[in-house]
Amino acid sequence: MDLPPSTAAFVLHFGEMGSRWGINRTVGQIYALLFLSDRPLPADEIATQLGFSRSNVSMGLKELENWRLIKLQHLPGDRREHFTTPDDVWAIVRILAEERRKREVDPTLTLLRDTLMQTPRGDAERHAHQRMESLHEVISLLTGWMDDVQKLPDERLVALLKLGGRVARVLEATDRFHEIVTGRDKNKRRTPKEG
Amino acid sequence: MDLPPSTAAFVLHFGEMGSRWGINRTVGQIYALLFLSDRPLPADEIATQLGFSRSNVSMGLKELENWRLIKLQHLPGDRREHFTTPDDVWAIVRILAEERRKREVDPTLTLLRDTLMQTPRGDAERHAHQRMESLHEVISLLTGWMDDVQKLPDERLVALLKLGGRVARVLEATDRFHEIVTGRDKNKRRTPKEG
DNA sequence: TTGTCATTTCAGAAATTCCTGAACATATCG
DNA sequence: CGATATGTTCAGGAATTTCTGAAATGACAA
Repeated sequence: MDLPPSTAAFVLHFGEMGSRWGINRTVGQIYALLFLSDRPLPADEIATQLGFSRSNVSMGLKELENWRLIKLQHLPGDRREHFTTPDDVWAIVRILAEERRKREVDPTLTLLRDTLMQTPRGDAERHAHQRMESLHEVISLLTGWMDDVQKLPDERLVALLKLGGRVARVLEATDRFHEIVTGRDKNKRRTPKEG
Repeated sequence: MDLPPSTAAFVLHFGEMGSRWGINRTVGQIYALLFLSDRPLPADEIATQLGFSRSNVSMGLKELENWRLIKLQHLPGDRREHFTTPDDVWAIVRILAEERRKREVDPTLTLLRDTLMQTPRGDAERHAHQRMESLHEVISLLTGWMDDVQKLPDERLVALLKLGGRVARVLEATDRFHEIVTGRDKNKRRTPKEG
């Protein structure tokens, strides 16, 4: 690697990180290199820079294509395919979230739903059934939230994240406001006064 | 495995899912089994149920302990250690988030920060530097949000998630309200998106 | 102390994943 | 049409990870 030291460090780090996830070292390094590059890179150049075989790079790029994480483009006067990552980091994050969800979460939800259709027999099964119900509920909530925020434009998403836990305060305030205006507390079903 | 079929299916599924993450099949299956069990299980019983060697289970449990995902307890009249998962699924989710963050995100942020201290030389390095800046910003935002919502009690967290993208509407309303009251637009500071 | 049961460690076997080179496929140019 | 450049596939070797059995360690009761 005759890359600048900081680039090399980043590439190596991402290789390691990649191997902690499902993705392997090679693929992680390829992506890191593309991410930092100031121009689209052809496969053979990636192979040279990272010291991988050409075929390995080919397979890595294919995997990244399956993940929709890279863009392919042709440069004028060059027959080779060149690869880039999306310019916008948020775009990458969104794609990652979608793909991981598709591969990991959805199959789990399907399994849980299928199982929860059946009636449990005996104490042990009944308990397992309840556990799966709680798990299903939590996962549904999380993915539902994901779906929702995925629809927001970047700016709003960023605003929302910046607000962080303070949203809870806004919620409280909104609730109180609502309460004042309508004369009832929408978070309590029936207050003794109303009974 | 003489487990009920639905339990067996869940256990196998989690084994597969585990191996997509950094965690391995064995550890995933052990956790799934403990999660569904209606009572604390000792290591040898786990080994029998899943058909693993006793030593493998020992290593798996140790890994789960490092992740703080299981609790150890002693039952009266039994010398063996018994293991359970937290009762509350949200507790599990919180721990998972913390540990993944500690292992994957924090080291990345450190690397990025260290690199961003240095001054880039030449076009390529300057571009790489900018890319790392954007990445750092996105990751900081996401983890900052995580920190914030981790502080919320379960109830509020659930409420917030249920609200999902509709929070954006509340934000809009709050902004307009604020604008009207103070006569200025509080979002008109510098935006991070200039590169 | 000794004996028994429970747990951990670890060298190396087994399984899996990764990576390469060679062969093949495909395209474009002269 | 070759000749050359580019891209893919895949068998099998290399590297890594996982798993086991045997031995060591620890814990406790008698």
